[in-house]
Amino acid sequence: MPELPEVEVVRAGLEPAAVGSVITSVSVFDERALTRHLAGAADFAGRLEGATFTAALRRGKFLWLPLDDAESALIAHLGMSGQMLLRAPDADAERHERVRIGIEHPVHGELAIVFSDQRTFGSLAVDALIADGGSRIPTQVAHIARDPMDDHFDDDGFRSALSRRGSAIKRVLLDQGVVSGIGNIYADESLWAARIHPETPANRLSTPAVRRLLAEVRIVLAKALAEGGTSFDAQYVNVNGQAGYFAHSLNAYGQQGQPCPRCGTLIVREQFMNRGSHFCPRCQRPAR
DNA sequence: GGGGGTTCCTGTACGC
DNA sequence: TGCGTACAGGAACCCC
Repeated sequence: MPELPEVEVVRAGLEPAAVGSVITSVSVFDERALTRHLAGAADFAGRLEGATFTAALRRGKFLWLPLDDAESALIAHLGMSGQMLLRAPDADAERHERVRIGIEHPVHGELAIVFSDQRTFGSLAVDALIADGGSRIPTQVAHIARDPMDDHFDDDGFRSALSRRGSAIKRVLLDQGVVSGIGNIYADESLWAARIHPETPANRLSTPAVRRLLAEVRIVLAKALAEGGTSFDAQYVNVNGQAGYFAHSLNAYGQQGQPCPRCGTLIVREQFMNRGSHFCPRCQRPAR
C-alpha cells in the first residue's frame, strides 16, 4: 500500500526518464483511472500530447510531473494498488493496465510510463498549478499538508493542530490535511515505537509525547525509504516492478499474535476506522 | 469546521 | 470443486 516512502521511490524512479521527455502518445484503457480528471479521456490526452515534463515532484502521497506550459502538471495518486512502471514502448500490456503514456527522452529514447492499478483507487489527472508560497503546486494537492520529511514541515504547527483535536491520534495521523504521507502501516509502526495507544485523544498527548511521536514517524519513514518501501504482495513495486524490503522490519503492523519485540506481550489487532489497528496492549496503554 | 461513518474496488483467503 | 463471504485500505464525501 503506497505511503510516503513508496511514492517517493516511484517519484525518484520516474525522474531521470520523465524529466525532459516529450509526450508522444496517451492511451486510456479504463476511464476509472481518470476520476480526478473530470473532463474525460480525450481532454486528458489532448493536454498531454506534445508537452514536455519538466520535473518530478511529490507532496505526501501525491506525485506530479509539471508540463512545459508552466501552468499544469500530470498528477498521480496511487491509491491502494496503483503502480507507475517504466517500460519499453512496445511492452506487453500489464494485467491491470489503465493508462499508457508514450514518451521520448533526448538521451534514453522512447519509453512508456504505464499506470497499472488493480483496485482502481488510484487515478491520474492533468491539473492546474497554483501558487503555494514560493513554489507552485497542483490545485488538487493544495489541501495536503507537508510531510514530516519536508524541510518546511512545521513541528510547532503540528503540535498545535493536535492540541485542537479530540479525535484518536491514529485518525489524526492519517488525516493528510494535518500531516501527509502516513498510511495505516506507518501509523501503527510509529505509534508502537512512541509507545502511544492508537485511540489516545490527540489533545491528551503531552508536548514530549508529541515530540517523541514525530521523531519516531521520521525514523520509521526514513528506514522504510532506505529499504525501498514496504511490500506484502505485488501491490507495491518501484518503476521497474521490484518490491521493497521494509516488510521484514515491521514491529506491530500485521504482527497480531506475535510477541512484541520490546516486551514479549502478544500484539493485538483491533478494528478501527474500517481497517486494522495493531499495537502492544502493554507498551501502548490507553489514556486514562 | 470538527467528528465519525460510509463508499468506491478487486484479488485473495477462507469456510462450508 | 465451487460458491459465498470477509478482508485489505486512501481519501473523498456525507451528515450530525
